[in-house]
Amino acid sequence: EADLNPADRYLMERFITGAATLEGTVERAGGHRVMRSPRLRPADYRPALRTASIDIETAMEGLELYSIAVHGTGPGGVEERRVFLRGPGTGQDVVQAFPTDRAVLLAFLDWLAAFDPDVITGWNLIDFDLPVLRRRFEANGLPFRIGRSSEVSWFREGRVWGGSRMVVHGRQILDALHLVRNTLWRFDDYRLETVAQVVLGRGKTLETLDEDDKAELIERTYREDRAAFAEYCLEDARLVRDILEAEGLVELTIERSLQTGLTLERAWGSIAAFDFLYIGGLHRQQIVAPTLGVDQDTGGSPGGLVLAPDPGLYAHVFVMDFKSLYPSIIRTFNIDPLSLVRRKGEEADDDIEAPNGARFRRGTGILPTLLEGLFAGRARARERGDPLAAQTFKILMNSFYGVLASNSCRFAAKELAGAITGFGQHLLSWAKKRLEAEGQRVLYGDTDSLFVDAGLSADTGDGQARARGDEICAMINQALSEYIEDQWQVESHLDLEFEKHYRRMLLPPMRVQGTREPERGRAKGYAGLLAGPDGVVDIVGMEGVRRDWTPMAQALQKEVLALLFSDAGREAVEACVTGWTRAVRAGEKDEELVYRTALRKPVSAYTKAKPPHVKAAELLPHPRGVIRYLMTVDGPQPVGHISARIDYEHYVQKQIEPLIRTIAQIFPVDVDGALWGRLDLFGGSV
DNA sequence: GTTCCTATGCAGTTACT
DNA sequence: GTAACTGCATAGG
Repeated sequence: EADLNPADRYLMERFITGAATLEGTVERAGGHRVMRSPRLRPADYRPALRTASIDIETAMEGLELYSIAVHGTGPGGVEERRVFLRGPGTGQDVVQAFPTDRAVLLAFLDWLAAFDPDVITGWNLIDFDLPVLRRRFEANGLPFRIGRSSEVSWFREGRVWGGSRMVVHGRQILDALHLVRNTLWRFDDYRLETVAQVVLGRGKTLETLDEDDKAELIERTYREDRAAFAEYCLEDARLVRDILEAEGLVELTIERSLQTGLTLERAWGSIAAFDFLYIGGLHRQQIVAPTLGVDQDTGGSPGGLVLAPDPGLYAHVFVMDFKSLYPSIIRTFNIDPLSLVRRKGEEADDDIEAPNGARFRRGTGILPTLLEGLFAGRARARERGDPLAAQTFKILMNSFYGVLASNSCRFAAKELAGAITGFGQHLLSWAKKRLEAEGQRVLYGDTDSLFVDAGLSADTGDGQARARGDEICAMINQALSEYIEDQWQVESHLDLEFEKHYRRMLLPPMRVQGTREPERGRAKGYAGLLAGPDGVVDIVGMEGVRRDWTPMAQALQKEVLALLFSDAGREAVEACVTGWTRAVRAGEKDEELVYRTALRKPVSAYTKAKPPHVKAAELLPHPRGVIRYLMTVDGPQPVGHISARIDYEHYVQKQIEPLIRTIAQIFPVDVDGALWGRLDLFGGSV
C-alpha cells in the first residue's frame, strides 16, 4: 500500500464516501476553526455548489489575451455574467474594459474572490484556458492564485488524452469537455459548437465551417465589432453552463463522488473508485492491499461470447438480456480478489469452481457484499424517483469487471476476470440450449443477450407476442435458478429480461469479397421495427449509425429499412434506391456527402498507410480532430478547401451500392438496375 | 491517470501467380 | 492482376 494516499486511506477505513460529520472541540486559530483529532463518520449530505463557467479568448495561440468571460451560477438562482475585455469598452452592462492584460487579470481575480465558486468549469479549460491564463499571469509577474488558499495553482501535463490536471486549492476544476465525453452519448465530434447544437439546439454566435477561418473571424470581430465580440465570449461561457445544466452533469458528478468517495475532479475514475470502496473492507479484515506494479498478475482473458448470427429477415423477434450480467455473476458466485484460491493445496471440496478453473471460497466476499449494497442503493434511488443516481450506480457496478481485468488495477487478476467472463459465456450458452430444447430458435446473441424467433406468424398481434415472450422469459429464469443451485449450490442473482420486441427484424449477412465463403451473419449489427404505436426503426451497429459513413448513406439505409419492415414490395425499394441515386448524381445531396473521420494521431505519424481522411487532412494548415472531407475527382479534399468536382460515381459505388447489395442478399432487389439502369439478366439477385 | 474484450469493413499495401 | 494481409476507425456489449 506504499502508493496509497494516507488521507484517502483514513476515509476509506471509515467508509466515508463524500460527506462526513465531525465530532470534537473547535478551537479558534488565526481566523480558522481547528479541530484536533475529531471523530469522523459518514453522513448523508448533498452540497449545492457555486459554479463558474469561464472562457478566454486569445490571439496567436494564447500569446495575447483578448478577454475573459465568466458565467457564475449558484444555489437559489444566483447568476452572474461578466466579460473582462482588453481595449476600449462597449457600453454593455456586463462588459468591463481594461487597457492592459494585467488589469484584465486583476479584475478577474477580484471577481473570482468575490463570487468564490466551488467549481470552475469551461470547455477544454484544463488543457487550454487555465494553462494559458497561468502563462499570462506569469508574464505579468502575478502569482497564479485562483484558489482559496495562498498557494499558487499549478498544472501537470498528462501523458494521455485527458490526463492533464490543474490543481487549484479549495476549488474543483471540472472540464465540461471531459464530463460530456465520459457520461453522455457519442457525438460526431466534441467541439463546443457540435455538442451545444445537439444538446441545446443552439450554437456559438460566431461560427465558420473552417477552423482556420475562425481564428481570423474572431480577431476581426475583436477589432471591428467589440460588442459582438463580448457577446460571443459570454455566449461560449453560457453554452457550457447550459449544457451542464441541461444534462445535469454537475449533479451527476456529485452523485458519483458521493458513491465513490473520490473528489469531483477524480470522480469518474474506475480504478480509483474500486480502490476506495474495496480497501476499507479489506482493512476491516486486517489485510493489506497489494501495491500496484509490485504484486501484479497481468495477462488477458477471453471476453463475452458472440453467437454466430443467422442472417435473414424475420417477424416477431424477442431480445432477451441478462440484467447487469457481470455484477450478477460476481454476486452469485462470490467472485472476489480475497476469496480466490491462489495457491495449490489450499483448495477446499466445497469451493465454487468457475468455467476457467478458478476456485472461490464460499462465504460472502468483500466485492459481492459491496455490490449488494450498490444494487440496494440503485433500488432506493429508483424508488425515490432519482434516475440520475440510479444510472450512476449502474455505471459503477458495471465498471468492476473491467477494473479486475486492467493491469493498472492493484487487484486485477486474469483468473478473476476470466471467471466472470467464463461464467457469462457458460450461462449464455446454457440459456441458448435451454431455449432450443423448448423449441425456440435462437438467431443471435452477444455477451448477455439472446435473439429469439418464437416462430409466430407475421400477423400475430403485438400483445399476443408480448405475452409469449414474457412466458418464455419466466420459464428460462426459473430453470436457470434451479440449474445454478443444483450445479454450484448458490442462490442465483441472475435475471433474464424480455427487453425488446421487434415486429420485424433484419440480421444482415457479412459483406464478402470472395465468392467461395458460405453466407455468414454479421455480428454486432442488426436492425428492427420495434413493436408499439410509433413504428420506430431501431438500427444497431450498422452503417446507418456509424459516423464514418456519410449522412446520405445513413439516411438511405434508414429509409430502405423502413420500407422493408413495412412490407413494401420490391418495386418500392428499387424506386427508392433509383431516386436516391439520381438525386446524388444531380447534386441534390451535396451537403450530405461529407465524410467525418477522426485523426487519431498527427498526420506525420501515418507511415504505414495513408487513408483518405489523412490525405484530406494534409491539405489543411492545422489538421486535428475530426476531418470533414468530400471525395472529388482529384481525391479526398477537406471541407473549405474543395477545388475539384465531387466524384458522384464514388458515392454511388462506395456508399450506396454496398448497402443495397447487403439488402439484396436477403430480399429480391435488382441492384444493377436500380443504380445503373442495367438490364437484369437473372431476374433478381437472390 | 489510465475498466475490458469482440467484431466489421474500408482503403491501402504487399505477396504471389 | 488479384488475393491476402495490415492499418485504421468505429462500433457492440
